[in-house]
Order: sequence, then structure tokens, then C-alpha cells
Amino acid sequence: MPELPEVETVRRGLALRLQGRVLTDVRQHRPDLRFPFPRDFARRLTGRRVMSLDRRAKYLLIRLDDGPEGPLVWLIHLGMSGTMVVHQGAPADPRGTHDHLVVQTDDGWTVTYNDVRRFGFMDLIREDEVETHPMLASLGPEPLGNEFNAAALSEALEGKITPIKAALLDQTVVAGLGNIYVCEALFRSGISPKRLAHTVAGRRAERLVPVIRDVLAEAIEAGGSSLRDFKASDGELGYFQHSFKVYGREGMACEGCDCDLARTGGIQRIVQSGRSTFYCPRRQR
DNA sequence: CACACAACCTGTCAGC
DNA sequence: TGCTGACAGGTTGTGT
Repeated sequence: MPELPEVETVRRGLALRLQGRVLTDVRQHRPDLRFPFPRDFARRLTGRRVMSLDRRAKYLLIRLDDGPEGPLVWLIHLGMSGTMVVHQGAPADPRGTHDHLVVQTDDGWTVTYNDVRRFGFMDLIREDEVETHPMLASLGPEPLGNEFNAAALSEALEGKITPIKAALLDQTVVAGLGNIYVCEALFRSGISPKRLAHTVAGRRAERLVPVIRDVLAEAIEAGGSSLRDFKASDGELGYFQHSFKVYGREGMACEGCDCDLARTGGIQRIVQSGRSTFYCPRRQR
């Protein structure tokens, strides 16, 4: 589900209600998501005050105040179907089917983590463990940060024989892109998803980098996209999905294309590394 | 080492 | 109506 723009939208939504608040009650309703929750997870969160909410790639990092163990960082990955829904008042009773974690704040709000597929996970670590955390240590540059530029991308793609589509999904190359935004960025930059990654180094990388930044920034601006099982943290749906140019548009004409749809078949769907790729074979080379 | 693919889990939808 | 198979935004582990 959530790619970088959706996670950023969740971060902003959560910040509105969690920043500065004390977590007065934490209910964990199953022992694991994708991985087991850390030991005594709910107990260790209870009573902590939220100092800041940050994001690294598709991860949320919620920084907590000093407690018995020192300041802790609550690490969250939403997986494919994880959502954070915030509402005023007490938790729903009975709770929703896949509400796995329910947190109450000292000012009377409830934050619910719901995750149908349970590909998400959480951890609770010390600040000095953040950089070396197994899930964070090998992440590449933030696509919206200064370290992500044509030179860096070219270097990361150097010698890669895999298709550019697969390379951009590789979180060690650039951290935060997922299936939708890779498809959209490749379309906007006119690069075929089948093109071998190393051939994108150089001029094509110079073209691609600003397009990646733009598409992510636009999606964040639109409040994140949402498909059927994603809700932004305030429960409202995002609207960038209406701006997809190729994703989910198999057989449709691509924007600005004047070729004969009956003859060309329009936008194509292919499978790469087991995942759908949507693209226009005529305008992406 | 680099890459492709299966696996994780549940729900939805299209087709028969 | 019910069954089956394909597919869904991510990441890890395994096998070649």
C-alpha cells in the first residue's frame, strides 16, 4: 500500500494529534504482525510522551520522551495494508476486525493501527539503534533529499543488468518508491521499465531524478494516494490516485497520446519480478 | 554477488 | 449462489 507519499501523509496526520501527547493506554491485540512485537511492547509505550514524528523512506519513527529505559523510538512500517486511523473519544467497541493496536492519548483521542494482511511491523528501539537497525541500515537515499541526485543514481545503477523498474523498487538504490510511483515516474520520464538499469545512468538519470521528486511531491501535496484499503491517518481518502497516468490503466490511452487505441492497445500491463508494470511501449523507450 | 521468485496473509473481483 | 484463480501499495529469504 503505502509508498513514501502515503507514509508522509500518515506522519503529518498523526503529528496533528500525537505531537506532545502522552500515551495513556496501549492495547495490543495479537502477539505479532509480520514479526513479533518486541517484548512488553504495550507496557513500554504506556505513559510515554510523543516528542516528534519523523519518516525515513516508508518507515515512521515516533520519538518518545525519557522513560525508565531512556528515550525510545517507536518504529512502524505499514506493510501493504496498514492504516493509522485517528478519532476523538474512546476506542470503538467492539473493535474492528483487524485493529491490532489501539492507543489512547491524554487529551482523549484514539489512534488505531489496522492491518488486514499483517505485512506491517513495529519495533521499539533506542535512538542509538536507529542507524544500525536491520530494516533501516541498508536503505538508500531519500528521494526528496539532497543526497539523491543524478550522479548518485547513476552510480547506484552502474553495472546493473536488472530492468530499471526492478532497480527503482530496490530500497538500497533509492528509499521510498513503490510499484505505483515507479510506474508513474518512468512514464513521465519516457523511460521503458524494461530498459536495463545501467543504461539509465547518465543523461537519463538526469531526466529521471527530477521526475521522481516531482511525482512524489505532487502525491504528498494531494494528501497521498489511496487504493481500496488505504486511509490517511485522519480517515479521509487521498486523491492522487485520480492523477495516475499509467498505473491501473491497462488498455486505456495514455495522456497526450494520439495513436489509434484499437491498433496499439493503449497502456500495457506486463509482469516484472512478479509485479505488475504499467507503461506505454510507444512513448517509453 | 546479483538477480528472480516464492512466501508471508487476507480480501476482493472476474469468470464459470 | 458458490467455487476458483488472479491479483493487491512491501520486504525477506531461498535458490540459481
